[in-house]
Amino acid sequence: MSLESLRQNISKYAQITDNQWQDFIDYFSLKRIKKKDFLIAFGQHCQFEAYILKGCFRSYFLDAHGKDVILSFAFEDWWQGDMASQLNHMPSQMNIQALEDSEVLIISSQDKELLFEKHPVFERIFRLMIMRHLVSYQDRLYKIYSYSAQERYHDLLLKHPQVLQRISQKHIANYIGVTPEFLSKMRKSFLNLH
Amino acid sequence: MSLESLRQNISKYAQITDNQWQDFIDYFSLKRIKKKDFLIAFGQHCQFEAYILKGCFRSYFLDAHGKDVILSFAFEDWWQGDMASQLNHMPSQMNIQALEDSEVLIISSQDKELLFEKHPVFERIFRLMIMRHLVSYQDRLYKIYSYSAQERYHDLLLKHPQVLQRISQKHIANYIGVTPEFLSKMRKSFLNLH
DNA sequence: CGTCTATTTGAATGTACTCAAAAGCGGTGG
DNA sequence: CCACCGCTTTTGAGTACATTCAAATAGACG
Repeated sequence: MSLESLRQNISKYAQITDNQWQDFIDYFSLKRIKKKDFLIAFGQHCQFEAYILKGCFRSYFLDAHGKDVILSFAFEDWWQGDMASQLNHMPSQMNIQALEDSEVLIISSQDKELLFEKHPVFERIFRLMIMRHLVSYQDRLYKIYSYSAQERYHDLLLKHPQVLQRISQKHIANYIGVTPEFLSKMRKSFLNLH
Repeated sequence: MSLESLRQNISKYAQITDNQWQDFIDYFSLKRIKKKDFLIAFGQHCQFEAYILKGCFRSYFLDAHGKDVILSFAFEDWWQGDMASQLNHMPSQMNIQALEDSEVLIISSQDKELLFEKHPVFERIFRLMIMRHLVSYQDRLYKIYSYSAQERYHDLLLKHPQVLQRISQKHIANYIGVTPEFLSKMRKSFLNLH
């Protein structure tokens, strides 16, 4: 991924001029994150949006018993950030961890506000991006309610084949909402049938 | 609820002038919806955002077996709309049904665009509103994964006591992701313990 | 008052979990 | 380069939470 892919990414939502693009990328800085390190960690007060150039991440909460609850995976050309933290100006309740050595472009929430003031078109772009994220959460919720564990697993593999290549079964199991043991058994019984 | 409550609702996100407010409400129209009728129905091509003055709604999908999957309830001073439909300019996959005789203020997606062009501050307001919705979906997802059915039920009653007064158990059961039969049994065993 | 829907109750069932142990795999250091 | 350690994945047995189906009861509405 490159700056050019970022430009294409945001241009899906609104046309921007070269001048606006220049102002846009001037606010971004590159950050490298090693595998297992955190882009955002629980309790931190770092508010920003990140565009993934290389690598992948998982964002998750910790539940009352200290277990992970994975909200999402993110790969190249996706965005990650802690909306709740940005909205409420609170320390993050969320962890975002690199699952591979990764590179991201970061814009702070403050700079984002400056950018929106200068070029309102970017407020539009981010509004539409957030809408897309919201729709994908609705879809996720719908599937948790109406799909069986088997169906959720196959849906994930169908829509995001790279997940199988790059994410451990433990994390996939967590994402679809089953134990690693049960995912293993599902995979076995699926193989026996095919 | 009144126009004044709508003004307060949006003023939480950004300051607006009297002039901007006037332009804003000029785009809205009042719509009355009888109990069990639909604000949005599957397959319709009506794209808008609705602010609830009076009454309540449930938004839901139909799954492969024709069963409801309730995504949200909405009461006075809340917003409802079909983001997926607005974003993709597609017929709605979602149903939004009035659970009481209701009144809403509606702005069409087209008028919303005109409004944003005239006063970019409203693009900001809607961006922040959508962020709040997104955060609430993240919260919902987190709880589906980490709370037991009992905990989800009590969390709902604690956060939204009016739900118990105004929504049938059948719909509450659907929302928290259990069968009506099981919710009935949970309630009984809870009473026996207290 | 009668009809239709919502809620309750019970019995049998199923899906997914817990716990425990073995097997596999990957990274690190000697 | 290989041996070891820690983590992931597999496997099995027993269990729990929630479901399905069926039937009875209660409640809402015309």
